[in-house]
Amino acid sequence: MRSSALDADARVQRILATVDSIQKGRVASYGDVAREAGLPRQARLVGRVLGRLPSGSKLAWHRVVDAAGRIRVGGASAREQKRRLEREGVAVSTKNRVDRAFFAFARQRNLD
DNA sequence: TATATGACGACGA
DNA sequence: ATCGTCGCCATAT
Repeated sequence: MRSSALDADARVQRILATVDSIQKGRVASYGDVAREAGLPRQARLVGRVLGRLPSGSKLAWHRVVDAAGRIRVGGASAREQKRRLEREGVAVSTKNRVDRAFFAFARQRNLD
């Protein structure tokens, strides 16, 4: 038995389910996905999981960008992600950036 | 047990 | 707005 509340596989499942919950035409940051999955502070784990997805995966991995709305993947995958996003109506700047208006789990700012 | 790594995030210059 | 640094944390070696 694992001593942790959630074993590695359970965390992966939660992350996949959360990414799958992002509506078409919206995006979410790695940190947002982690938080929604009940795994706060584990944005990097989300990135690791998405980076190891099997080739034929049906998951909408392209809907995940960094906290600034920027595409964090390199090479051909970056163009692929941009293409997929634009295809569903998400505007991506020439600098591979998505506006906050497209964020699914929009963060409310504390007006203190 | 210790050190390195990374599809991240927050900040300051 | 951009870039460098440092903080975070599960994994890998």
